[in-house]
Amino acid sequence: MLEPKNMSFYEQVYEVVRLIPNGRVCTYGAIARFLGTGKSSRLVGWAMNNSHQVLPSVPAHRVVNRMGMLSGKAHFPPDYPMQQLLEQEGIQVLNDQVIDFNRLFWDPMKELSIL
DNA sequence: CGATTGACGTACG
DNA sequence: TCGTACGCCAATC
Repeated sequence: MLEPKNMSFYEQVYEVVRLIPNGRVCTYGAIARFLGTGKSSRLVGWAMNNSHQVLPSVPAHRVVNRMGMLSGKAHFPPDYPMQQLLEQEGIQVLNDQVIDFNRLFWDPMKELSIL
């Protein structure tokens, strides 16, 4: 599990998503490109869909599309909507759109490539 | 087992 | 600048 060789694409997605700092957001494409396959951004969405049963909990609410829109908010539990989870972290959301998305954007390539 | 879809992104007209 | 087409991989029908 700790070996990337044994990790599936979406398992690696979970790891990256867990690394997203509190109050920050990331995109499907950025995660996909960080894992090497920039065109597999849809798989990131599929990974998030399955992340409901994955432990530890994956902060999927911090993952939005390239435009900063909460494209997957409909897939979140009604009790804790995606927007509410983001607002709890101090992220302002208006019309399913993250305010100052460019400033809050956490790029795994940029942040983790340095390591 | 083959066809379609999906929480996306890029390329092209 | 806006709208449409394609790719990517897994899951579902």
